[in-house]
Amino acid sequence: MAGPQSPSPQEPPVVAMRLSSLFLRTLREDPADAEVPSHRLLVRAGYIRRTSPGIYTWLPLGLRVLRNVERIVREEMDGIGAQEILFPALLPREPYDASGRWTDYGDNIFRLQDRKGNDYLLGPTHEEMFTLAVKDMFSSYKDLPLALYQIQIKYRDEARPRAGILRGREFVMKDSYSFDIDDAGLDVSYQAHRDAYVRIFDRLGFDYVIVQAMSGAMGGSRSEEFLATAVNGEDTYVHCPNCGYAANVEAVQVPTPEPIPYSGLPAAHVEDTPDTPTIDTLVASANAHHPRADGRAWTAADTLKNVIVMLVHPDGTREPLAIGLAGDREVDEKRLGAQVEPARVEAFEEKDFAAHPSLAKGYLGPGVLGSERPSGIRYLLDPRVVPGTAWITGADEHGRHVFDLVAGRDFTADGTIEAAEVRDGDACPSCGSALESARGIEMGHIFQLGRKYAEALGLQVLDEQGKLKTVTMGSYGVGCSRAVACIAEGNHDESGLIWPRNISPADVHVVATGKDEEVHAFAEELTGALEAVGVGVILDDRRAASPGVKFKDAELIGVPTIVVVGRGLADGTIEIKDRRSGERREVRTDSAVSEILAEIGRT
RNA sequence: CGGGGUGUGGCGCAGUUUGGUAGCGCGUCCGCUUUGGGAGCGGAAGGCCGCAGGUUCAAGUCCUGUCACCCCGACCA
Repeated sequence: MAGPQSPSPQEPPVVAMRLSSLFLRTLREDPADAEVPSHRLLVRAGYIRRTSPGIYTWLPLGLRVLRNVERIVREEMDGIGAQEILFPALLPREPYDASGRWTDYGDNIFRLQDRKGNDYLLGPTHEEMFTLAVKDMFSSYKDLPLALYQIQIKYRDEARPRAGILRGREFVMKDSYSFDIDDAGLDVSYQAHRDAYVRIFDRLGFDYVIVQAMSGAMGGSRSEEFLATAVNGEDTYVHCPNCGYAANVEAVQVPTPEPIPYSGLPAAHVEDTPDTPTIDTLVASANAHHPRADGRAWTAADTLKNVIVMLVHPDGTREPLAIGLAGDREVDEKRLGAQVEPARVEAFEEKDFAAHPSLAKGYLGPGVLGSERPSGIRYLLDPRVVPGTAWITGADEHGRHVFDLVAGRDFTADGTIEAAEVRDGDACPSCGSALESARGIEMGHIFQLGRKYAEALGLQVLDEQGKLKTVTMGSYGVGCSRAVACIAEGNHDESGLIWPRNISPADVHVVATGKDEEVHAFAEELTGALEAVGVGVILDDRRAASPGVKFKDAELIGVPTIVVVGRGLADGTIEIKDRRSGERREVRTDSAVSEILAEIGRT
């Protein structure tokens, strides 16, 4: 699937695909298991076939498209001096043990054993292998900087694969890694990759946005994602229309307000608030029985909600964690999960409350929360809960709350955490304007990995002073098979696919209608002439198929230019049709080749 | 992992309520006709009705168990 079999860019495919013999069967009806347009159409048009859940076979047309995506990626990687190699997909356990990912990846990794009972895995990404390969061969600062990449089939045992090849358990991904002696070098390597990615995604032809991201299970610092904008995307990101800031919702940093002086703030006081275990009941009770002095009504934003979750660390240990945030916001599980990775978040259950008698469910407060407090539970605050802010919060007794409890003065926590939901209208951390949210599909991810793997696997080189120095790495991925689905998502209509020219399985789809020998003879002649100048052709040379069938198939398959050889031939004309706009024009047969070349943007 | 749904020729589906010779459309094959928008007529091939038990003279249909798959959510690139 990867590199070696791919056509080189110097030799574009010039042998026409004839529908009379192409390994293709289009379907008139949508497959029952396909929901999203890309999945439906790629199966219907005969590009892919499902083999197993989340695992697909690439048929001739689909493979052409995938190869075209790979070609673009390859050209841009080569363009920044990255060198292509290819690791096995089947990998031994040891390197992943050394990095900790054998356990950190959990059930998402495909594991298997050989006949001797040795553990193996199907590679989800190859950080370890790249690191070890460099360690194996290079040992001097003079060998750096270095960038290596592969285009490889990856495996992740997704809990729920979906949407065809948009999110499968087996997928084709380009992953590359940079190796530098110092942080300055890493910055240069990172920027080179970033520039290459901009070129890749421009050439792939879909709308995308670059957002700040979390570095995820792989560790690291600077991190950006390339998201294809799509209303049905899986990832939520926010962007600022004023300054251009954009970030994955998991990575949004809430701007921290200035602390407020304590002077003049009333003292904290505990009040009876019976039957107020929820924020709504608390606000209602507070307004009814303990109205504010200034006449404004209490709102949920005046309350400090304390949520407890159970963290499950990779080694199985369970740790409760309390999060304090304004009562008008929910904890965003994705944001929380990203913060506590690689730990997993589970619910804090009744039995857990039973194990912590100091906790009064529904009336939790900072009086007992915190490592140094009676519960001993680590307590982290939303960054907006700055010193000087006053809150209504639980008094740690059933039916009682404390009012005017001031952060910093009356309570402290173990730190802050970015776990509160991000809402449209929240302040941009860069300029303070209102943020807007949108959806996208992650197509690429670049980040500064740092020394995590180099340290774990002992990748060091000698520096100018002859001293061993740990190498710093960058990691960069592009989902090639996902890109195929993503491009299909953005380029189709009711009739079928509409490929951008540079990734279409062919340049031209020639339809020969009818059974008239002259029509077929001319279609063959035209196809030969196009092949000769390097134009990729799909030729519908089926004698028995009716014109309607051929037109429908051409539209379904989605080659951007359709050439019809048929009834006009008697008058010396053929028809050139633009798949996307539907515009058609007749041209003289004697200028057919030059007209088609002009149509497809070649001269 | 929670919720919902579905397993019947290559694809899409009916049949299950009320047990009685396994059907329809598309696709495929043969013949004739047809050829500018998924053609017509005639003929044909192709199914352990997911799997395993059970009830019954008889099970696609009823009972028990089990497996698989799809969708929503959780999770994840």
